[in-house]
Amino acid sequence: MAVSEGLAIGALARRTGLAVSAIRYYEAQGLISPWRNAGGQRRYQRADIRRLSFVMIAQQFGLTLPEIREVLLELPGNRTPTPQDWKNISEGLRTRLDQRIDTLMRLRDNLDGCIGCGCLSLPKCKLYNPDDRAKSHGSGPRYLMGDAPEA
Amino acid sequence: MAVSEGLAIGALARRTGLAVSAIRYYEAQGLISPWRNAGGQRRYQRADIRRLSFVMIAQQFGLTLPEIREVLLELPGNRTPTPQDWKNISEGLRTRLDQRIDTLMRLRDNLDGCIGCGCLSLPKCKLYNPDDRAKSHGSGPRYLMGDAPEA
DNA sequence: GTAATTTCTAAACCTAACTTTAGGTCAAGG
DNA sequence: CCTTGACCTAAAGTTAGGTTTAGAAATTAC
Repeated sequence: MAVSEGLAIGALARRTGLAVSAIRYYEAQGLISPWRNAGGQRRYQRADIRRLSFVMIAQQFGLTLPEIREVLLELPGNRTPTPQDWKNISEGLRTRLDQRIDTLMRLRDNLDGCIGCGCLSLPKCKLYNPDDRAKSHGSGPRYLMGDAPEA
Repeated sequence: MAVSEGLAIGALARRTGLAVSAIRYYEAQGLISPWRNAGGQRRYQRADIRRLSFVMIAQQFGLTLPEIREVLLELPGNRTPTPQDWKNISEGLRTRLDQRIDTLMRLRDNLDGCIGCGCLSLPKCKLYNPDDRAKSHGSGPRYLMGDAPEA
């Protein structure tokens, strides 16, 4: 029961507030990589608490799991991330968040214009932008402009 | 080919940029109610172009289809909506949009605080807020957060 | 040395918002 | 009249982000 044996998945779940199933799912998505003990059970470092916290925060900002995976690649792979490492990738998040806010504010301005003209339906209305909408491909839910509801 | 016969679904699809299958889906969700011609095919009014445009705009703002259905109930059922009717419900949208922007800006401020302290993982960090996260996707009961001692 | 937890994997299920498919019917042009 | 294209319904498939289930193995607690 030495310290070096790491956290079991249930302990990590309690420390982060995530469900055990969610943590395993994140592993399948490449967001976290525990090692296995002799019995084949997952073992985590304490630094993984911070990693999962980052995942949860980034989700609140509307990032998808693949996007979060990309961001996490900026962390050093050869050592435990320092507070400065986390600070660096957090600044990347802040940039994305700023962009999202800008987008919404532009949308709001366009809506104001449309309230003024009462159109709401014509191709000339900036809110009705088929080019933006045409981008989505394939099936499945699409949140246009990368916006999940309830962000 | 009299004007009174209305638009076929394909014509409405071309006018709105939506897929035919999406329009039928919206009907199943109660967002639009065409009538049927003698052969059982759907026929739409020109006012329905505007209605679907509104749906698309509201989706960009992050409303779910049930939410949009609720909003559309504010339109008069007994007559074709006027530009003023549309203007009224658009103002409701603008309110929701303002709220979303506020939420994101608060989130950004919290992130700024966290960048300053470099924490990112502690229960005391405002970004790590299980209450906000409680409303996620998926089925079944959500894992409720227990105590996260120290960190 | 048991009993009770925890964990394991794989696969099925869930919601939202659609699309695709399959097998027919309707409508318009020549 | 016949063909082609648009339309119909119902059901299954898709994506994202997980949860649930089931049976088995590992750990922990007593």
